Amino acid sequence: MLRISKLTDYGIVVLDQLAQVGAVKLSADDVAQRTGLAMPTVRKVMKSLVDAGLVLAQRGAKGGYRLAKAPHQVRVLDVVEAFEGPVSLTECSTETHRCDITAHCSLSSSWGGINQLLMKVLARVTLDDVRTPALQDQLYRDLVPLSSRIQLLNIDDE
Amino acid sequence: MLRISKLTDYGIVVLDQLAQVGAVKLSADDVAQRTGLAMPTVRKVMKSLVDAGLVLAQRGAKGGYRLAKAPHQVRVLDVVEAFEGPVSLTECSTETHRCDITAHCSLSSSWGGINQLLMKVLARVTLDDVRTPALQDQLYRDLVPLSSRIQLLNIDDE
DNA sequence: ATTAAAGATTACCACAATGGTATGCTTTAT
DNA sequence: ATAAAGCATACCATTGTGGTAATCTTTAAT
Ligand code: SF4
Ligand code: SF4
Repeated sequence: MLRISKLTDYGIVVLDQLAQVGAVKLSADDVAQRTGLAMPTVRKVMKSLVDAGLVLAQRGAKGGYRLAKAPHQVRVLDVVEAFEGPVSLTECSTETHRCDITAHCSLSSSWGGINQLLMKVLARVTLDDVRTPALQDQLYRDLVPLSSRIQLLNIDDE
Repeated sequence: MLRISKLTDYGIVVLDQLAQVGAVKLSADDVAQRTGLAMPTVRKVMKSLVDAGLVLAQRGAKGGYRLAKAPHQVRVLDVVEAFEGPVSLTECSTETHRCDITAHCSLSSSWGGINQLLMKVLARVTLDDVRTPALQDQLYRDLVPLSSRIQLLNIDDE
């Protein structure tokens, strides 16, 4: 399938909701209502988002959550990494470049490149892009300036 | 993690080996030797590759496997789909656009676009690109002509 | 025709990751 | 003081993955 985890998906959904209300804070309960997710699940999602620095939490009565950055600054890559850790397509494309058959395999270095490529693409897509379908069509043709804009994003590779 | 399955990875490794020997046929046993994989695992891998039309099998004595296409014609996307089925980042980005909370979520259409984007990237990368690290560096800068070349690839979206 | 080398098919099982749930603790506005 | 909220931990069922085994079918060589 090559699928992102459900929690990652939920993470984006929640961020979308937070983006909708702008500066207004949403309680975990609000989020649950708006998304149709169960409370315990919402808690789990919020924790990951807070840990990753994508949303800010205010505790106590009248507390709640709000976005930590503007929607166009939230990269899909960040969300994925928040829930699933560093992107690594293969076992060897992580820090420790090893797997069971590394000895017989000469491709480990190659995957590194493809891994980077994928990360650059995911870094290019922001919460804004996900939220407004209008930007979707753009994205295809927008692949042309991708290479130049990507330099500016300065991916932190691990 | 966002990881391809081990079997997919093994699939690429096997294809790499087949590419190395060119027109010569390799038996399942040969493949096992060269890759360090166990025979039963090799069988499973070969079956998927044959079913997907990526390698040709000749049965009986003196039989074996060989590539069905030239290395530069084998797209990584094909291999991934051979082992994991259609790429669908989220539950809703498949044919039946539904998930548990689809009712409360307005992002299903958006993911479709990102899904396409990812598929286009994976379709751009061929077995040749994976095999020769020299082409790796190219790939980054090569993102510029990507948009034009991608039109030619004519992705079959399901 | 026989034989043996090879691939094809089917079924099974152990393990790990996912994701969903429950319980109790801590902070803070009122 | 109190209640509203977020925080932390632990648990468990389900699923997908990946590894293994045993058996059947095809075909070149003799
Ligand atoms: S070393 Fe080869 S087989 Fe092992 S994870 Fe990397 S690419 Fe896959
Ligand atoms: S409908 Fe929304 S929540 Fe459901 S899979 Fe699609 S994006 Fe995710």
